[in-house]
Amino acid sequence: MDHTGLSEQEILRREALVKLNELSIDAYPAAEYPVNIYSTDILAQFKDENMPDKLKAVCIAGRIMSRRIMGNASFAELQDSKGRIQVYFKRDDICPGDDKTMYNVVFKRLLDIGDIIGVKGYAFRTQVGEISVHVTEFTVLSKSLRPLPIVKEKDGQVYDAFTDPEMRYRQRYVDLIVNPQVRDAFVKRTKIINTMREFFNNQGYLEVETPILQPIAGGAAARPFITHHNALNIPLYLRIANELYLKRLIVGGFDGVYEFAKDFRNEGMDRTHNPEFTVLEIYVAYKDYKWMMNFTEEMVEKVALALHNTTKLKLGDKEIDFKRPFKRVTMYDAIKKYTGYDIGGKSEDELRQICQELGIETDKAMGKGKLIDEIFGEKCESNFIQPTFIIDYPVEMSPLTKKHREVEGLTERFELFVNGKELANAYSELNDPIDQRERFEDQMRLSAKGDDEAMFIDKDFLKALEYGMPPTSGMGIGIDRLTMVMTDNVSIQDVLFFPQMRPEKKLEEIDESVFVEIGIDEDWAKVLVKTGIHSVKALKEANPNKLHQTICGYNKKSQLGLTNPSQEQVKGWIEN
RNA sequence: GAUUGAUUAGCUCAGCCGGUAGAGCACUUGCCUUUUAAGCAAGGGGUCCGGGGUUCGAAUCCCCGAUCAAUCACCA
Repeated sequence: MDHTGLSEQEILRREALVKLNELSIDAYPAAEYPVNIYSTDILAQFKDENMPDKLKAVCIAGRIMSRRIMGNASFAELQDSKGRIQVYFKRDDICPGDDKTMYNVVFKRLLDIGDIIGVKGYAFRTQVGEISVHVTEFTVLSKSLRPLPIVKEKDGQVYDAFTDPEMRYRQRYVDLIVNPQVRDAFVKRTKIINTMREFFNNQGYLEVETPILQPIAGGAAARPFITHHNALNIPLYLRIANELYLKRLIVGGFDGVYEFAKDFRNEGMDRTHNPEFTVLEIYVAYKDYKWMMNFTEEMVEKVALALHNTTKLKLGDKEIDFKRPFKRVTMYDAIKKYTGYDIGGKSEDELRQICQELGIETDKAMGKGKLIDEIFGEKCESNFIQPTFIIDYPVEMSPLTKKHREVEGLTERFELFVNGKELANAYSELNDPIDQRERFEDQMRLSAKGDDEAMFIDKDFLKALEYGMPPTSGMGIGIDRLTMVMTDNVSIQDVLFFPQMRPEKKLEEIDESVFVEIGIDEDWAKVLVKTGIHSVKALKEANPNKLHQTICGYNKKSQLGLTNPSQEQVKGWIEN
């Protein structure tokens, strides 16, 4: 077996695997293992008297997370999908006959932390009081060849925690094995989605799927990923939103549709942005944005209750209360409150002037809507810690939104802010095809002015509206952001199993055999590799005297006890 | 993209003014029949991120690069 590049511990584990095979033990057996209970169920159902029959013959399987070996008795912790339980191995119970191999050799010498085993036995309480499983029989189910990080814990204090973010994200499986709070956040994420789905289904709304590959990336303003379809020889975009497709379905006669959608945006990555992210969008016919506000706060409250059994939850050093009803503040009132300016009816130039007075940078490409958005974003947004609906956005910022029924220049739109961040966005959907066409044309003009976020025109969507879409309200909510809020995580990477990472730098394959092939003694070939000569080419380019010094120095420093080659020999390697 | 910081054993980290690379856990060997961050004793394990430079001598100082993190910029 070639052990090049493996650490001592990895080599030992591979050797243990070979020895298991020699004992005719399959370290990767095919057969079903008849698990009949989870660790957590044993802990929950255990009774010191009148032990339930179920616990008198348990069969569990999981990963060995720690071992304490004391001669003929040992304790280990077994971790299954629900939690951990201590298991007790006693030599003469594992090996009732004369052959003590299963305990002395297999358990004590050939198993390691990280191996997956199955055990059969009965529940009991140790002298120290810990509920445990007394093992009568164990089976190797999977040998682990890499050592796990060892995380220890006592009285809630965690020692040697596995925390390096890069390793946690690149090797999420290790993170999940070793950090229970990580697993918990992901279980909560799924529970959030399930709660929402159930809420929607109970109202009779239809879960649908719409295209991810779109000929026009519409429904939002963002840079898309672009790809190419060979058979049709056309460019296709990964969707940045699914809004326009869901509305087509409302045109088609469904009166409530929703989709948990992966969207893709070819933009920066940071603590709150990942190039692919999940959004829930829902559209309901014959409703307006006021109805949608009630619907949204009911949904969010349900999610909080489903996860925490309370509407109050901790977020960093703050407490957020998701109890209905949430506050409703118009965008103009928010700006008035936090800046003192009343921007109602102000012209573009006047707004630019206000921005200047507030110290907000502007540029010529910004229209009225964008300027107001900047003021709100700079001065107001971060103040809304408790769940708050900001309502009635300027028309320029909202090209897909119906005009306000009362106030000129506004639209029927709200965004939900929690902890100073936008969580959800909703409208009374614009269903007037002529107005919609004009709004798209306004976007084109913004685009011509240099606004690279302006939307494209989707002619087929306009065609759909021309057939008639009922009055409809739609809402989108970022599932990743919602999960961050609900699980008290500040980073999107902590709520995505596999966040986007830069590709890992590939290490050169290191192998001394290339040097052995050109006639160098194997021991010295290894030294060459160790001292940074990774190819024959690198060797040929080396300075003979310097190389001689380097390898002799390494021999001495590492106390290898090799006989140093002469300078002539080293020169020979380089020149031969 | 900018600034700052980080990168040392399988993991968590120390290493001061440049002078033979350290600790705890993990691992190996021995002792131990209800332990629990098990314990006791002994031992093995390092491309100090990579590349250059200064120096008699670099983990340490300087330069370049890679990666990660924080902050900012960008991002409905």
